[in-house]
Amino acid sequence: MIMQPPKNNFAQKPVSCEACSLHSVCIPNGLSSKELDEVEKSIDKSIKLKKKKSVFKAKGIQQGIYAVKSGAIKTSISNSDGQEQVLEFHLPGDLLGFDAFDTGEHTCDAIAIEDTLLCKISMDVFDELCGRLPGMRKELIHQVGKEISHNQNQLLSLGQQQTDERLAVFLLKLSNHYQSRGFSSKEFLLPMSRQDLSNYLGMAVETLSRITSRLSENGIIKIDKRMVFIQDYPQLEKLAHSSCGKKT
Amino acid sequence: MIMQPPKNNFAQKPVSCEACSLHSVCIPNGLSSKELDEVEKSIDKSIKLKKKKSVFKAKGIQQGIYAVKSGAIKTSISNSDGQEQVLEFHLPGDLLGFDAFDTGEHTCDAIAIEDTLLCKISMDVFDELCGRLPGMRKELIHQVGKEISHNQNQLLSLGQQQTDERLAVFLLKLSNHYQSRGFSSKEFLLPMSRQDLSNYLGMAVETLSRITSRLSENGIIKIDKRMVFIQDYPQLEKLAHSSCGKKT
DNA sequence: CGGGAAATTGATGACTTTCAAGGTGTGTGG
DNA sequence: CCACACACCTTGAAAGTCATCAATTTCCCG
Repeated sequence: MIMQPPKNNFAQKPVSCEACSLHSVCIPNGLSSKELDEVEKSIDKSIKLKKKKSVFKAKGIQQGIYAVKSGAIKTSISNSDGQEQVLEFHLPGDLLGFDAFDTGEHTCDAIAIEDTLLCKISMDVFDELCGRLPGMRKELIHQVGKEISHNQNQLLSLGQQQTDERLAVFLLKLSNHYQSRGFSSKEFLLPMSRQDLSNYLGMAVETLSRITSRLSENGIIKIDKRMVFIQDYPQLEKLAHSSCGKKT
Repeated sequence: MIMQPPKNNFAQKPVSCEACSLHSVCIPNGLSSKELDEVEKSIDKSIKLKKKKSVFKAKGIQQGIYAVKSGAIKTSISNSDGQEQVLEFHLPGDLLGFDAFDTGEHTCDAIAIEDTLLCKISMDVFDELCGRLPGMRKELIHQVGKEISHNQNQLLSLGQQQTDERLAVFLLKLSNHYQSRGFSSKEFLLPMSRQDLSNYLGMAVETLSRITSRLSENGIIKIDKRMVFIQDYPQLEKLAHSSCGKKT
């Protein structure tokens, strides 16, 4: 019996932060019970978004910080030529909204790629709490650091790795993510389309398709629609750290 | 008479934050005089680094946040295969050290690429001030946001643009940077080697060399060693927003 | 001033994109 | 509930971009 993330709890009712299964990876982590009580009062837990609906758009005024409860959000940035880059897929337990910290306006778009439940804490409250609660400040710093170091790794991947290495790294990252949340690390569902994934990985859709086919032929993974089975984990790791990378 | 950044003020004596020419782009920005007095007491202004010396290394415990006063710092990340990606060039007025926010350990290396003067504020003091001074918190958020949105733009560049577009974007960014600090936007010195720049831009050194040569032939820029003259600004902008970008 | 690093240039080939076509799944409206 | 339209995905062939290898040239540090 393989644990899989819930496919659709879109109709579920909000629970307290303390009871929330994502407690340990979300803002409440590191807050005392008493602190958490305060924070909780200021969280809007009832944001429901249908697939393809927008959470926020670039240039939009920042309303607050969002946490993904279920579903998935895609963030992406575009330039004036319409070139678009998918920045991140935010899965349950991930936060988003930090991109507006520079100017108060968002720099990227955030769109639900599945029916999604979000929690939201307003910036005003957030800031006030950061001033008053050391644990909140610590958590802010931690979360922002996660985003920064993730982006750094993504830069390394896009700047220095081959396409197949990039996919391998991505699959391993997703595998770890699911494992750390109590789901199977060998079998999981891709929450995004090939379009979105290929863009995220900085390659053409066709290239992504060819790579998945090749990995299947080699028995490293099996892939059926959006379902991924990692069959040869060591080999996938080897690919991710391929020695075929460009030399400096 | 073209304004140029000072080549070497390595021997200069520390000045007060209020008198510092980088005041408005650094942490003191947004702090009241009174707040600034407090912050200033906790800043170490006498860090001198010779070229090639390290500010911090990946896995190293975070000591604090650094501000570049003069010179330049290169941050880079490496994976287990020795693949390396230059993340950013930190010029006077830029802050660094946020990469350790996730775990308290740095995720990247920071190395001086010129003789460099740094200011440093310890994390403890920084955190304490963030709790007490709203302006400090605001500045933290602002600076971290700058880093995040910069990384996002870099991802867009590496993921979606051609090599020549990436160089054009970089030159324009550098041009803006110098202009905003009162220096010439048309003539400036590259603070980094071709190696470092090509790595930053995710291309081979030879590719970078070919592109600069081509831009020179086309009269868009003139380049002599590390000195860059932008001769046809509009054309460079056109290149940066080239319509030759990949389609989604 | 000399030796080695840094930068440029040329030739070749690999990797990836683009264009094109066909297959498969999905959602909606009748 | 089915059918059709459409979006998504895969595969093939050709072209292009960029990396690699190699050879110079230039520059910089000791």
